[in-house]
Amino acid sequence: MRSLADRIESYLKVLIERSDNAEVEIQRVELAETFRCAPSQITYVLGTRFTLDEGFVTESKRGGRGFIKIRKLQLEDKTDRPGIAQTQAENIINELEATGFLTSREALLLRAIINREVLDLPTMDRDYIRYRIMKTVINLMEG
Amino acid sequence: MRSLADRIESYLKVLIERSDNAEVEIQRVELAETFRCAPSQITYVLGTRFTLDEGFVTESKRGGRGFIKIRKLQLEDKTDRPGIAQTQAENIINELEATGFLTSREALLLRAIINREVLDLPTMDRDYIRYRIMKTVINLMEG
DNA sequence: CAGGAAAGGTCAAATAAAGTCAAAGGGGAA
DNA sequence: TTCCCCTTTGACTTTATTTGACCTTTCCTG
Repeated sequence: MRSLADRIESYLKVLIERSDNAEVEIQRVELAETFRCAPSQITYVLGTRFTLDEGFVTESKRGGRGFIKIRKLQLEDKTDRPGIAQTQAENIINELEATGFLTSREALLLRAIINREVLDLPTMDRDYIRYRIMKTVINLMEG
Repeated sequence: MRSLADRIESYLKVLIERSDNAEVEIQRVELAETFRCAPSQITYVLGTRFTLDEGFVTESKRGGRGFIKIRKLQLEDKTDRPGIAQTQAENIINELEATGFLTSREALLLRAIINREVLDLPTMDRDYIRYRIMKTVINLMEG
């Protein structure tokens, strides 16, 4: 059985889905009454399910005519993304291995991961994800 | 003589077989009561019989209204590709690290790579690629 | 302007699950 | 029989949910 928090979450997501501006505005007490729960339950749902990490931004105001507004962030447009081909990535890995930043086992692991068979996506997306992975690896080496 | 673990295993597999989406959701305590055993026995069965290696992915939530969901991966079906959420992948990596298959540095590297920020794709694709990566890693460990 | 009413916010306690881990138990192969 | 590996258990840990008492902010009215 789904929890109350789960049900409130879906309810709100449906409202956002149906809206034409990807946002919804509610009254905390009202929603709490609808679901027969404590108002702080709504706050809890917001804090656990509608975080920035999940792609949501919330805004609220206390006092008379107070409200809670939840907005779903639209994914940024990815028309002009960076990318790395498999061979390029392999070169980078070889370099990192040669300079001792990666052990041979780590290099082996990475070469396997950035393979085009593994990153089974359309070429554009594949190169983009490969770029993201390599960027992450390099960042780790530096940090 | 079939062991308790064996019987729990078949029971779950029958449930999965009968379901139309190749998955089953249970409550650990409930199932333990059905079989009159310790709840951790269920965890044991999951850990030994429903591994990624066997083609299963499990997902769970603690706390109120917690659950355990077991899904059988269908590798051939394109419309319903297998996927692994970040938390699940992290669990696998932790496991591989704990059992000495991965060094802590390798685990660190992998955890960074399978992060949702890095695999910047729609959730479906992201989970799919994460699955492909984890599959590759596990194959490497076995080979 | 003061004060009350009408919001939402915070936090910790109570409760409900699942996870971990080490130790004990048991059964089959050598 | 003995040993090893797989099972089984239970005490302890971690995480998630739900509620309620109390706090803060904002608006409105006299």
